[in-house]
Amino acid sequence: MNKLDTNFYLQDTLEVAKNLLGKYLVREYDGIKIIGIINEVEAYLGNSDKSCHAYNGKRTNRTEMMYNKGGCAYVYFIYGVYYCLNVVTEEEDKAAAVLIRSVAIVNNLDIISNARYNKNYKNLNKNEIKNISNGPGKVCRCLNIDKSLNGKSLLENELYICSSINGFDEILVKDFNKTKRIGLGKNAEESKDFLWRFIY
DNA sequence: GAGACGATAAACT
DNA sequence: GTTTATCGTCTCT
Repeated sequence: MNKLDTNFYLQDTLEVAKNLLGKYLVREYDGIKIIGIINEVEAYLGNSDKSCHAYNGKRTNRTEMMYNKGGCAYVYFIYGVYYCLNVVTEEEDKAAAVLIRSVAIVNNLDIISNARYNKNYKNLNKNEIKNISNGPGKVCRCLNIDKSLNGKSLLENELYICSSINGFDEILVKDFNKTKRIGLGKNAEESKDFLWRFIY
């Protein structure tokens, strides 16, 4: 296993976002280890980005986590229904994070499909396979992520990210797409048009 | 395949 | 009282 270290998370947030593509997101709980390849992320920067929860140095109980030193998780609850997982980046007191929008689960598919659809993976229809973990709320449902992981260090062993892990080689990401971010409210204004969504 | 819309509660003002 | 970094289901083509 080749776990990403603190230096990785202290890089410029846009660099971290791009470099997270093709990495393995690993979640361990109850003796189960679930691995997913990160294939879609979005960057959020506190100082220049109106759609960031911590825009312009805004500090609240929720946003405080984004001011942490890079390398921990920021999990928030949204729309009364879903959790979203972010990776905190950059030095302490600089609010910035990368939202994990989508992963491709590569092991324990029956555990995931039972949790999501209450049936084994081989019984899923095409639509269910496509939709199993292709959104931020779904990633958290698949990986059993909730607010108890908010602030958790990604250098420990409940939730972490690797460039390679037993049986899964490092992935060289040669090319990726760049688009506008998804789902931003109207107060995001011009930051809506930033091309800070990266898809592998 | 694409657009509309309601669910639902924490965080914020 | 208002807002929300979403999702699944519904409708229509």
